[in-house]
Amino acid sequence: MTFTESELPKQYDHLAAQKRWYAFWESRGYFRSDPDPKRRAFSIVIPPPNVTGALHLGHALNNTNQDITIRFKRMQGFNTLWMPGTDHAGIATQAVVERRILQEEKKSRHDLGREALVARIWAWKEQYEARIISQLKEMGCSCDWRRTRFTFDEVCARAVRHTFFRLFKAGLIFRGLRLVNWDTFLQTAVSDDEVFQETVQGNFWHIRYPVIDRKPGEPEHVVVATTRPETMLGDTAVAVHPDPAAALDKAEAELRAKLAGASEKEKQEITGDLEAIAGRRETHLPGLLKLRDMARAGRKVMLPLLNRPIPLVADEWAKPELGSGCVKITPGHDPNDYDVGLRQKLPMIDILTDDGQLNENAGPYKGLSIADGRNRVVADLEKLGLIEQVEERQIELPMSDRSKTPIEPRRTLQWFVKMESLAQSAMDAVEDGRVRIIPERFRRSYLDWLSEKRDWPVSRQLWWGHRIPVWREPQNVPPDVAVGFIELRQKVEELADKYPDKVSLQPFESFRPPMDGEELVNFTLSVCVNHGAEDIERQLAHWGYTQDPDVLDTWFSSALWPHSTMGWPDLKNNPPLDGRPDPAGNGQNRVLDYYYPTSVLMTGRDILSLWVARMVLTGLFNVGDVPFREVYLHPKILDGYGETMSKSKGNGVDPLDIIQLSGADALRFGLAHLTTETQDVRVPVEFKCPDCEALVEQTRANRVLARVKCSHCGKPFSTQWAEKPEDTALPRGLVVSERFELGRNFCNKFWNASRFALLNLEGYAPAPVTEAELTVEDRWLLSRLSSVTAKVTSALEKYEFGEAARALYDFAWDEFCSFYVEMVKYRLNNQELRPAAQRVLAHALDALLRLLHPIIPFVTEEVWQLLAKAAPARGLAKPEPAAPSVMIATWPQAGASHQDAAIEARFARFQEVLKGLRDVRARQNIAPKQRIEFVARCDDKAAALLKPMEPYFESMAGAKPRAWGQGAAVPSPSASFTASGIEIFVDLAGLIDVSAEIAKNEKERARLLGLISGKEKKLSNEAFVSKAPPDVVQKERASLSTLQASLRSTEKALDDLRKRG
RNA sequence: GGGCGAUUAGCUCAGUUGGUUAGAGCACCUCGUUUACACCGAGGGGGUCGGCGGUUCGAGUCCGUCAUCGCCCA
Repeated sequence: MTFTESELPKQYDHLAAQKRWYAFWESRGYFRSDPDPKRRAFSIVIPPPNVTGALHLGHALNNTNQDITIRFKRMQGFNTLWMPGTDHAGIATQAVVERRILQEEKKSRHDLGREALVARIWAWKEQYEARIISQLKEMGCSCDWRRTRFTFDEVCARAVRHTFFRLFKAGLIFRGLRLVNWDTFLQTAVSDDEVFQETVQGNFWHIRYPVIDRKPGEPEHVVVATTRPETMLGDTAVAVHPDPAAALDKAEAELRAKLAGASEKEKQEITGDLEAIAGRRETHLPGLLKLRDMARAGRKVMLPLLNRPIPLVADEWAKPELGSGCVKITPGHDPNDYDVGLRQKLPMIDILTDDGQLNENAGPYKGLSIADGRNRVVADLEKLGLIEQVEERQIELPMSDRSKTPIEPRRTLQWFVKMESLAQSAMDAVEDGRVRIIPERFRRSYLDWLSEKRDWPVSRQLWWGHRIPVWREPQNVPPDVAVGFIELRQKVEELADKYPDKVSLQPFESFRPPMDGEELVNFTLSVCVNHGAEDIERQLAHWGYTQDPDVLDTWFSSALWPHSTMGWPDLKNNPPLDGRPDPAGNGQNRVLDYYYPTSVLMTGRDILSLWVARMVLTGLFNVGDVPFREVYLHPKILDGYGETMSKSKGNGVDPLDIIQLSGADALRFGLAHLTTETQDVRVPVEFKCPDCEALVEQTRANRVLARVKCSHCGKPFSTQWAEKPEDTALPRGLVVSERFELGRNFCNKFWNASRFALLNLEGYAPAPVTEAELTVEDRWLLSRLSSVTAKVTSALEKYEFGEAARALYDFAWDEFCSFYVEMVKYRLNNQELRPAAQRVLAHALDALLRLLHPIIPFVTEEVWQLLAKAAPARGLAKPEPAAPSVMIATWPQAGASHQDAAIEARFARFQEVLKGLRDVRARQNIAPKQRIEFVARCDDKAAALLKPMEPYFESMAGAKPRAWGQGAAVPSPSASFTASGIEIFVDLAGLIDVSAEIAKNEKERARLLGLISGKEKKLSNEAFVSKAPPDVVQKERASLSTLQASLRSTEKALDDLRKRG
């Protein structure tokens, strides 16, 4: 069949094509993958996006790279599985929903209750999961949607329960009191990575603590300083350095060492510090020595306001070079003081309630907020004359990323996973190469982080998450249970003996972490129950056992993702498909067997430790093998200010905006093009005003707004944050970025080249193309195609997406479109040559479609389907029917037989001469329709090579060759140039702009002289000639002589022109 | 404080193991709607490759150092 121009639009209609072909792929089941031992597997699990919110460009990059890889491997013949799903993102999602409910309904989670809140979060999850999946589909992601998992669904929940049980039974779970980052708004511990530091203006209060039973010569007070005076209510000591003189010596020595290598500017500052230390030896040292002795003697000071005697202790945390040299110790509310407290065996007092009020330990201040407590404490101290000084200074305040409220360090009971052996196993896997990290430099951060082997705090005081499956024994046996406390404990122990796979017991002491080797006397029995034992849970409840209210850190379930999604721990059945049992398992979990370990994990480097390392160690612990063979870490997308895109900052760009305006292919091509090895990528964006189409800059201020006023026409438009009816009623201002124009233009260019081919395949008949039928341009194109195929294949194997995109862009645009298509027009217009030209053109387009498909799947499918109508069977040596979809076509082979360096060199000469001719036309301002004639002076060999290209000089440069060879008569006047030793003279009789030619030749002469003198200097350098490799020297000599020849031609041309002028 | 990375044209970025005259897209200037494409074509201008020092016959590329920025970990 053939096409007419009106059937094929000049602009590629991306929205129609996307809809059509995604549905087509899905209906054909091309995304699905099932175990097949006869084929090689290639599998990827998606880094599950948080259901907190919609995807932004960072996710688009991550998923585009995965889809490119999956599509590439699928075409290479692998049985490819891309496992999709989302993450419940415990604290992040709960925080968002809670904040929303507070804003809209003025209710707290406690007003709603646990069940109601969780139900609300589920509703949120349903909404955003659907949105996320639809975003992925719009981008063209070829996931096996039947297998979509959620970290909080039944399949994953079972894996979580089972893992916790196994860890518990192995003694790798413990519970202990630790200092944590307490979020008083969300009332939970948050992890270090959920805390950011904010610099704020604050005060530094210097407070006097009276010395008890002061003896002659002793100070009346000890002065301590703090930015948080209310924490004094929890003070349990004041520390002084055990050897203040030595500490000063050390500080001084460090400063002197620094001074030696310091710049002038720094020197002044350091000298000042040194003088200060010298002064302190006079002013502070005697007093500190005295206090040190008092500390050793067990003396105490009186904590004001509460009138509690607290000890002076000697501890190195006190810095004699700073402040008074003494420091108050609040082990319950400061990380450093906590360490001092452990060292000095100090009591640890918690003065806060869960929601950030002062508790009964604060005595008369009980019930006050932290801020009110601070004011009252300061006022009361002032009344007592105990404030020595108040300094204003900038302080670093830890803030919760989730609630944006200040973090209070606080000692609470938390669950932990012991990391020693688990971390080691994950280190080994990378060190011995079972897991390869790409780029390799990230190995080190992975290994460094794991080598600390810090225990993993896994509990969170939240409601949205996997509940910790541990039941704690009651203080008293419930009245309706007819046994005593001891008997009850025995019954539980019997239960554990009877069901070792369901029940595991650990004695935990509730108030502090057990010391090594310590025998627990007063312990509370904790019972861990595996999944699928609801009857046992009921029994425990009947006995008065209560389940721990905490939930697990969201990373605990994410850590299991590569095996939980495949149905582990069920080794007897395949995981369900579309929520229904998959009968194909046949008594065995073939999915896990076949696809695990997965082939590669693609993610961002920021979660290398939080997520990647933990997946490795849980995979080894649960399944006995690593979760993936390779980890590819891609760059991050930054906004125009260099900030990472994030949901919380509001600078995330919805990929659907880009898709709407430019298409999914443009988005994908743009992102692939940006994906280079080393750099993060800036994507400055603008709003496009829906009324006047003006571009409105996106700023830090307006990027979080629900409505923005156009800076051009003044009319308001809505943004992705619009939710209120009055905002959503406004037209939506899409976010656009120049960065994606490259991809949009490329897709359109490619569409039009395809359009040209389709319009010119009328009468196409498949048949083998003989060697003799191949023209210079055919052989050149096939040679280039072969090289590009090799390059793209190798780039994609190495996850070099930018490299692959660039190679294809250059080939498709500069070689296929700009040269091949232009040249093939000549033969398409010649009845005799047309059939072979059509066959080569169809073949080349076919190969290009395949190579481009992983990156731009929609436009390639659109063209593939059209091409199937015009040329259903294609191929050079042996035409064959095309695959029903490019998605399942085979990946092109880089046929070495087509690679032909000689033909490429010959073609390069043609291109050079053509460019020179076009240059003359432009310089002489020759009208497009006016032909020019030229003479080429060159040896016979060059003449023989270029003569067959005559029609192309005519069609592509409007230039007609008059003669080729050494003896060709040179026209005068002429515009001349030299191209690879060939001298070209364009006859300019009657139309010459002599001054333009003189200027051009003078410029050329100066350029050549510069180059020549450089080369001469290089070649006259004895060291270069003797030490550089001979081939380099030879190349330089050849280059010099070419340049000299060009100079001679240029000078001669100048002479002639001057004579005429 | 420790680690990693970046600094190349006005902007956003390439530049494989050191080797001819450092590239691309966008923006800019000139010309042009010739039946694939103005989301286009032809031509052009624009860079002492962050500074300094070193290794080398030769450095954008390797080493040291300083400056600025970013990320990770304390």
